[in-house]
Amino acid sequence: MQDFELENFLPYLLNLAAEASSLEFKQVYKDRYGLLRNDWRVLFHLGLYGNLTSSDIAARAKMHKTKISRAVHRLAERRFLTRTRDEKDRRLEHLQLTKIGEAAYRDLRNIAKNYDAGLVEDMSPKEVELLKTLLHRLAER
Amino acid sequence: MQDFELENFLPYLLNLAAEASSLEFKQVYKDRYGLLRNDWRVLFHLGLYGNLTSSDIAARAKMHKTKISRAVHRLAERRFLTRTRDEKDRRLEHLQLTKIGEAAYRDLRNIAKNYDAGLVEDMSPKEVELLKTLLHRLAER
DNA sequence: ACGTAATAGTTGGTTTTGTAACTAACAAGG
DNA sequence: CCTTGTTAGTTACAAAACCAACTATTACGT
Repeated sequence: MQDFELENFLPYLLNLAAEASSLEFKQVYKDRYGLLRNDWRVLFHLGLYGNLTSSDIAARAKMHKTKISRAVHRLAERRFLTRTRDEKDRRLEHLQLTKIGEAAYRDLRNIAKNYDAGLVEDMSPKEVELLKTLLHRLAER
Repeated sequence: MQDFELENFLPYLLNLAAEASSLEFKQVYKDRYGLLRNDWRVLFHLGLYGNLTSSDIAARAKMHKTKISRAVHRLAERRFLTRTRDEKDRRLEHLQLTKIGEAAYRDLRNIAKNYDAGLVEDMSPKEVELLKTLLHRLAER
């Protein structure tokens, strides 16, 4: 019964891999733009999908609304996005990237693409595909 | 140049998978034993490898020493481990699980094993092996 | 030996996160 | 309309993580 290997315990291994593979990218968005993890996630959602509300982002990104509230606050402070109330339903707030936010997003997106390519450069296309499929399945629970 | 998919950005996807796959296990060690993530990691290292010092754990687990210091403190408070000074080098402290700690470890280890099996139950052995190999490679950077 | 550097582990102060309670606005049934 | 319930988003307080400085002890070069 002593045949348990911590390094092969999936939640543990996934955490190690996630942390290690996020490190370098984190340095970029943190050092270059002063962003936190939740900030760049919100930034990317707006960059990718355009005008959204906080709830839209919460649904898409599966992030808790308080995280989004704070990320939006920080991004607005830095003039990365604008907030405009919906006229019909005044609870809603439409978020949109400013020029500055757009520029940051595009810069980070390009870096992310290259970074991602580097992470899988020693894997075959088949391996990468399977890896992502399995990770998606695990993320879906 | 707009061909970037957030859901396939590896650091992001890995984080989602890691978080999702850790959730249920977290409930167990948290609710049943009042442990934090770092606590169970230290507990498992001691359970698996026996008598270790904080530095040993730091090296093996790649955890920062302050995290370990606090995890050890919490585990000692709950009487899950004992600390004994090394006679030769009085900076060192040898950590060892108590009966209580051992019991908690064995219980959690069994749960972890079953939980892990559940995570990969719809994958083929080949897939699981490749997944873990690739994750190890990513974690090694 | 003796001064300097290195190592083991802890502590303090600041950020971040997590959780729950809160405000404001709309919806729906009577 | 009015009460009750929902939804959008914020705020407050406690728990946890982060980073840097700290104490105590040992190692090392001269």
